Amino acid sequence: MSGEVNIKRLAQELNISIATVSKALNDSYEISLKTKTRVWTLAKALNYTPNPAASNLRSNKTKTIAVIIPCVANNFFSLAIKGIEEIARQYGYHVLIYQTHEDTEMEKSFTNSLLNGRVDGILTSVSSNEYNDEYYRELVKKIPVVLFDRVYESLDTFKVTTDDYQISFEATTHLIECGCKKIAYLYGLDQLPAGRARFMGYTDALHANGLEPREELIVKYQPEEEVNLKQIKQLFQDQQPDALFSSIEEFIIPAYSACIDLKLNIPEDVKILSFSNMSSARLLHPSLTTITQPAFEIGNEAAKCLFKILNKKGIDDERDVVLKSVLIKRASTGC
Amino acid sequence: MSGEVNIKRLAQELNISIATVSKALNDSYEISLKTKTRVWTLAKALNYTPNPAASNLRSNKTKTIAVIIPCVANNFFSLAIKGIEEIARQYGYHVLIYQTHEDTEMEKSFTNSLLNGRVDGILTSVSSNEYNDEYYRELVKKIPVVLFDRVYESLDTFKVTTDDYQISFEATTHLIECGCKKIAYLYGLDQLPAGRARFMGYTDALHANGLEPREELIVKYQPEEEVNLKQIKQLFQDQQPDALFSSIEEFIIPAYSACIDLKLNIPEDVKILSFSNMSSARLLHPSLTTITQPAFEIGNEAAKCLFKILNKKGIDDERDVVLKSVLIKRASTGC
DNA sequence: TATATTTACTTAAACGATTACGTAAATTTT
DNA sequence: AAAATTTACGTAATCGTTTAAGTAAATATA
Repeated sequence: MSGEVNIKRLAQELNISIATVSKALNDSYEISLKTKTRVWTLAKALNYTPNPAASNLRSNKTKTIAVIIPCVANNFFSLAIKGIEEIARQYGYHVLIYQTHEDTEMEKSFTNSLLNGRVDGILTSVSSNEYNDEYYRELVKKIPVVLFDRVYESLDTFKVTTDDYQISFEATTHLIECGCKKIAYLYGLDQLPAGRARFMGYTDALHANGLEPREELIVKYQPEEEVNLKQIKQLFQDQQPDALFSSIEEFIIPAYSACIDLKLNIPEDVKILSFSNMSSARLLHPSLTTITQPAFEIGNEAAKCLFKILNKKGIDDERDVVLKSVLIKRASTGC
Repeated sequence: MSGEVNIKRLAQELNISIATVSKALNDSYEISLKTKTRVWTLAKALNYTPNPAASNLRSNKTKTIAVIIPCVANNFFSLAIKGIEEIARQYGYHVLIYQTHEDTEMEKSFTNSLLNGRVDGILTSVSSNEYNDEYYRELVKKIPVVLFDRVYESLDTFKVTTDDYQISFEATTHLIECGCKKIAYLYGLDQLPAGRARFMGYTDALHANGLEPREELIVKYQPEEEVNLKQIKQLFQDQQPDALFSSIEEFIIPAYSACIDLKLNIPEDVKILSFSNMSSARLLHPSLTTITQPAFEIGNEAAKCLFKILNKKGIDDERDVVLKSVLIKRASTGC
């Protein structure tokens, strides 16, 4: 085989023009079936695939989307990516991955670098360490964007979320029904609507049951791992809560570790419940009651929404997609 | 701002030629510092970024690599991706993700679709359900490829693996030292060198200690989840092994579940040990002894190797990079 | 002072596809 | 049978870069 195979080569071998080859490959009505067949056959024989750079340049379509997330090494996000990738594959799209490590500057830098036509659209779950919706308000004007799970409200685009408030309310109620009166809250994503909704579900459920939320029972997530363990231990020593409601998976290991270190029995001394997509939750000791978000389906839905925009189909559909999480009751809440 | 900002626009506004702008942006020696500064300043002011399709087309460089793996929703692979992404970011590269779902046909289809200049190189961990090294032998001739963890041997390219044989030998020896005489093997990746090496480490350690490997003590992994649980239960009923050596993480949940269902105590009745990158291993009941591969570092190293090829630096370095796994002894092996 | 070299640009041809526009032949319409 | 239309192609411009080749002016060399 001499040289790369491109439409010029196909045209030469078939003794027809480049334009005809291009149109034949794109199944244009201008080309006769006979010619199309000749082109298709040779293209297959020579294993021709169009040069993406050339088509992108000319057509302004990349068949590529970007996924911008805090971190892939996370049960929720890796499942979401799986869901996204599945849909992208169905539409013949390629998927670029960017990790922000919860840094909004990174976020901006990535999205800015994608505005020059590298991708047709962006799927993102925003970073938690700074409120940043101004930036997104401008971004959605420049490129199709779908936000999932960690979203900013009142943005003019599709958003896929879960029923954070309701499920938190339900979970808190479950703890109360199990007899808990002093439920500590392990607070994550406090800069984001998702985190706030979870917290509101918790406080409203307390109120609805005649309990008062208390500042001293709240532990905020710190990025340094050891700190969370220390905080939780301190919480136990100072307040002796009878339950921990963890709003993010990252608190599970420090929470269990604290109980082990302080020789607290779960669920007798303290009940534990957490948002989580950890597959081993039921094998923990004791098995962990979880709020499990449909991470894969969230990815699926978010990708579908993006393709609605890209294919200009269903743009008038409801743009706030809300999926249901499930409360899976296990031994750690013991009732 | 009228219209998109490209080098033509910059050239017009500065009253210089397109070529000068291009060269200035690329910091060419042909351009005076004065002109460069003018160009850089305006480029920054107008938020110019080069059109990737155009540069790709002309320069045949995409600044993009592909990662082809069985599945992202997996502790090992998501950590590896994290490691890869980190290095790619340092080099200013973009990362495309493709999931094969262990299907070699998918693998071929993805790699074939990447041979037309969409990416500069490929990082991959091959699928387990079919032996397929012929294909890779041809592939590595066409595009820079680095294989990690699940590799084929004797391929003419960089490979990043772990000390599967040695660590399996060590782990098996640990079980024997804990008094086990009837160690069952939960066999994964049996089509691949990594899986075979793990198995060999196991059998050789048995032999070294005067024990015979037995066919009846081997359970092969099945993609359908329930089947593995059934198989392991059957194994317990038929053979009463005193230990399970699991060569892949996917066996952990069925193994623990089987013990729960059959009311077997770990580690008294049976000791369990598994390859795993599960962060909650130490919170299982009882905490799980693991062989933990340095997944993040594998991703790191693999990416570095790819950039050695792409930047033509260090191509003469050792092309078989072998990293060390660690055996973390916990309660499930109880000694 | 004449010649050679260096500096700092410009012109124009690529890269490989898509597509507006032109056109000869075949077919249909009047 | 002449005119109009349709079919099936070809020509050439274009997308936004990069880069080989050309060039005038400035500087260095002989």
